[in-house]
Amino acid sequence: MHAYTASRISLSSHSAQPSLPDAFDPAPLQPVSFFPAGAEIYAQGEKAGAFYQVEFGAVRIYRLLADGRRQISAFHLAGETFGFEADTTHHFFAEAINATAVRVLRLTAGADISRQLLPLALKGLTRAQEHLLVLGRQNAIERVAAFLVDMAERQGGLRQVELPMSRMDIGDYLGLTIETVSRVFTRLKDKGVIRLLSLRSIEILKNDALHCMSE
Amino acid sequence: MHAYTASRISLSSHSAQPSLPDAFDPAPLQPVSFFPAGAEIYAQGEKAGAFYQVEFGAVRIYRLLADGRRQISAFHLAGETFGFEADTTHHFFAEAINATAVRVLRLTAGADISRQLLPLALKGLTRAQEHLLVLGRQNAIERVAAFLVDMAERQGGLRQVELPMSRMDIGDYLGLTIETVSRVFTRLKDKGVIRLLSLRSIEILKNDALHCMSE
DNA sequence: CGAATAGTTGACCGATGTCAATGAAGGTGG
DNA sequence: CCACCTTCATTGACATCGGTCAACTATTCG
Repeated sequence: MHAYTASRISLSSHSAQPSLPDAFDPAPLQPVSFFPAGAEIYAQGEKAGAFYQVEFGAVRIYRLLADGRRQISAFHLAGETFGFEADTTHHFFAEAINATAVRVLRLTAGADISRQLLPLALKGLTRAQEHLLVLGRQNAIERVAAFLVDMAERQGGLRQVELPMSRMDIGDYLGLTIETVSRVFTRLKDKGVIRLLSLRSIEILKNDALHCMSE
Repeated sequence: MHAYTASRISLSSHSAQPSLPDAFDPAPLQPVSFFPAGAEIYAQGEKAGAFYQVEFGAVRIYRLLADGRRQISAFHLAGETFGFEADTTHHFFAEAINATAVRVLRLTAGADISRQLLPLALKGLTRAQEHLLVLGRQNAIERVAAFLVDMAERQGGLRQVELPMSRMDIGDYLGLTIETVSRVFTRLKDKGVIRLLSLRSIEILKNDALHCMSE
């Protein structure tokens, strides 16, 4: 149980959009906003009216309990899209993990918006439901292994995987504490499954073993 | 860790759809299939090509780990819709909990399908993400309380709540064992928060307390 | 009425959380 | 460029919540 002070740095590089034409343009001519590490992209309760595509950097989507407990429901890396909501209100917080640029895609009442958004929403739904299995039924090692496998896949399946987020972020994503995350990393390291190149960069030495552990 | 044998009863009341017109009709003129308790509606890996609306009864959506651990990602009650997927394959199992009827709505390439499906997908996404918070960061009492609050709301906010599913289903939905679910029910009963009318029917005596416990 | 299934309760154990100390890394200013 | 300080990560000792195993009870269905 740890508390957070939502650092609303919220760099006003929002400046980039001075009331745009209200049409959705598939070409990348939409405004790009920059956010420094820790900056809030949107907050729970805010009016939603756009969705976002990560240009570079990484984003965490999360929710807080009254006492400060945090659950990160998703990380979004370069190229991924987030921010669409069931109604006109954001139900989650979105923060830049590192220096991040997001392309802001304004929603219009346009008919074909849904055709573009639906596959993204369904993808997100499947991901969230798969994450439920991890949180509901897997132990600490399985969770971390599943996380690493996922991160590796999303980075092209290379041996070396970059982890843009802190141990605390990983813990809050996996429903674990930082200490447990750290201990599992150490165990995986001792077993020769991974190697820590730096705090935020690992190398997968035994891919099969890792997949096996993630069930 | 408990194992399951997927009872593929799969009543062939599928019979109700003898190759229909390939257009989506919002009026309830679609075929209805009946499933007895425990029958499979679809399985993980099956070809997906329809979505389903519960006419009566209740449905569980779940996934299994290799060793039989099960995570129920959602329950669907009368009036609710389920079964849409990100691609053409089902990623989850769907089973009737009780005797259940579902209206089968065939997907077409139609343009406005997405406009109808998008809000449902987004609703499901929000629900799944909220459930992630429960599984990742709440303890047993909070989970059960949140579950009861949710069930109550979905049944019109009445004092009396019907639980169509077994304790094991509840456990597999909340990431708990049946024993823990049972113990929490007993604690809530002893505190005077709820009253057990029967095994599958509870009365909420202290609504505020229950909401408070669910955080 | 009896058997099978589902739920409850208790005793005990273990995985993970908590608290605390130590160690490593990165940023800032001298 | 280095030293310091702050933040982040690791490690250990211990506590605790929830899981496991087992016995008992209640309910349902034939």
